[in-house]
Amino acid sequence: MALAHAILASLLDASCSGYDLAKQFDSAVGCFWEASHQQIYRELSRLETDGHVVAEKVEQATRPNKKLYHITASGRDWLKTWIAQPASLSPLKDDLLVKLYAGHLVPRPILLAELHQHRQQHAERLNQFRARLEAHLQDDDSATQSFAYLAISHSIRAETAWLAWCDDAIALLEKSEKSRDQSDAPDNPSSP
Amino acid sequence: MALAHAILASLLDASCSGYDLAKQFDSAVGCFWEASHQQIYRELSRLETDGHVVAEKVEQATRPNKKLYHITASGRDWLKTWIAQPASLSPLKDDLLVKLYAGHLVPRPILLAELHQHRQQHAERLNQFRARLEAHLQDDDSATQSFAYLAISHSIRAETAWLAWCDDAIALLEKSEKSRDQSDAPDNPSSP
DNA sequence: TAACCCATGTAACCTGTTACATGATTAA
DNA sequence: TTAATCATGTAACAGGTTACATGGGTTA
Repeated sequence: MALAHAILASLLDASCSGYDLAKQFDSAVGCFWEASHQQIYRELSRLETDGHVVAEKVEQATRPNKKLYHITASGRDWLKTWIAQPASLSPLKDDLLVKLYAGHLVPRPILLAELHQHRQQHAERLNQFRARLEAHLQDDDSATQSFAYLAISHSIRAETAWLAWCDDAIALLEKSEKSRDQSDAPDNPSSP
Repeated sequence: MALAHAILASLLDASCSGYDLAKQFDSAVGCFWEASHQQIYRELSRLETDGHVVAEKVEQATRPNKKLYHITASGRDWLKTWIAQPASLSPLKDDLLVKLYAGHLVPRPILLAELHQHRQQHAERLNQFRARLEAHLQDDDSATQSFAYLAISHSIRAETAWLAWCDDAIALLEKSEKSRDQSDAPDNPSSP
């Protein structure tokens, strides 16, 4: 049920509307959790019925009205309890690696294009994460600062590692493609 | 629908029973995809009705009978089509980082215990992954070798990065705990 | 005037988890 | 004799995705 907890963690920093939360979990939590707006609205109404958040209606003149959600004492307690419970590792799931693993089935240029595209996406994510870290270090609350720093720094390291790996993978596939072009008996068009 | 594709990718190497697949997606695919046995049995029966795999009944004297699943030509084609379609990054989801981010809510020893425990789990996973890489490099099929190498090597890098990060995080939290013990006005028991 | 941003939701569907169910063989 | 391993499944539920729906204000 970590979506609920990620929402609560996000509301610790500042009260938000569902819309705010949906936009990449504004602020830092977006570095380690994602969810669609549908999921967030559903979860917020559950959290409200459970008393972990309260909604404040905000009427706006020029914009649609919105609901500002605030975390309650009960929400804090529930979050604390969850944090204190030991958990196992987050499940491994990565499409790109599955594709690459079976990559010998398809022509090399397709894989290379996919790797380039992923490299690009990781680079963008890395920039976002760096900006989020900056923003959080501006925060004058030294109690939360180093915790945020630790969490976001992992995300940054992970993206950096992705970029480096993409570069290596691209280099390897391009190299083997060239050497194949120069050879004279390529009877398997997708072998490295 | 990547579970189906991960199963097919796994069946490229060797035909398996549902039970075999469930045990960490025997062989390499387990480095980047996980699923419970219930999910796998459900998915295998769908793949069978779609004609992407065929089941061969194997009667065993001393063990329960089993079904060996083989990938079909249609399954291969379907896998190829999927690989060739551009995809976006796998979604970010990590409980531990959410916990750490809101870590100022709980006493430091709880976080430290959780970090130590995660470090241990990552170390175990790293060992498994290294063994899987070894096993795949023994494989004499040079066509699949470097693709497997690339995919698994990312998993190994990621686990290595986790270990290094855990060490840093533990060091930082332990250091700040010590300095707090020596100070004389710790009115916030969970601030670093 | 078309596209995008703000802002909230519903409904159907697919994916993943938890609990339940069975039953023989083998190693401690 | 207890627990683990092999081997397959069903059912109920929670989590996540896709599509649909609305409507005013702002920017190009």
